[in-house]
Amino acid sequence: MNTSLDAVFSALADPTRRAILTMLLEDDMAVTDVAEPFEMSLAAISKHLGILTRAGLVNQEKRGRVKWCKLEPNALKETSVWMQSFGQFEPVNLEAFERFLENELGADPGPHEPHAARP
Amino acid sequence: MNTSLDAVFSALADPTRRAILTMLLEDDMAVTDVAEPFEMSLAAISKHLGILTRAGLVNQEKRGRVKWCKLEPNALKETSVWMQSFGQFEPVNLEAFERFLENELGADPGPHEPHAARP
DNA sequence: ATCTAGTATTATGATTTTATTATATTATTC
DNA sequence: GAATAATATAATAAAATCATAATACTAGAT
Repeated sequence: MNTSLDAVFSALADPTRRAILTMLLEDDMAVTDVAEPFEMSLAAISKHLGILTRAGLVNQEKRGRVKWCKLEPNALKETSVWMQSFGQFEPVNLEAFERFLENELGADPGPHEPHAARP
Repeated sequence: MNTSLDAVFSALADPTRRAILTMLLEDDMAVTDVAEPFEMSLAAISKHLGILTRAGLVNQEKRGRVKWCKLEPNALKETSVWMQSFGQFEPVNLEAFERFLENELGADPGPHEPHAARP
């Protein structure tokens, strides 16, 4: 309940974690499935999910031996209140957001564009 | 111009930096004046301001020997677009924000409540 | 009961962040 | 021009973060 700004903002500060949130935007997923598209180890992804969960951004529910991860959409409300104080934002149009997501997915170590290893 | 989400979110993840932004919400300030209410060294605050500036959240303009810091309200626009995708936020009412600010100022190592040194 | 899939935890190491003190730079003031 | 005010930078140290590999735990399958 007590979404601390510290926790939320630092959770959002990592591109891998933002990519995870973007994936969860489409559908709920098991930990293994979240990890699959990334180059990182599963352990790393599990920890990222822990951070997102502790920040209140994600909800994890264990069913059988698989843990389902889903977005907690209300979590960003409080944070959004804080942010809006620093500017007069017009209501957001979805088109701008779509363009933005494409950008984000291209730049991140995200699911759809596994980047080549560097020398 | 290129406000990177990484930079913006990690800038916002620090309570000292959020307190600085809150101070600048009231008025533009010189670096020394920003530092004054904090327990931290001026050098530390100078670096925090550098981080906020590199994230595009603050604008620093040198006039004479004093560097004036002011908010860059547009900087959070892009970030806000990203955030709004994860929830349906009603338009924010200022009352909620005021309550929130009080809370934030009480909890932070902020200007109005210098905390006692611990043993 | 044993094997395996799904996930978490521990130990470890590299990198980054945050703060401090000391020093340097630049612009005023006397 | 010397002293001082406003700020930045460098060197350094402690703490936090991020990733890995290895191990452990738990639930389902055989």
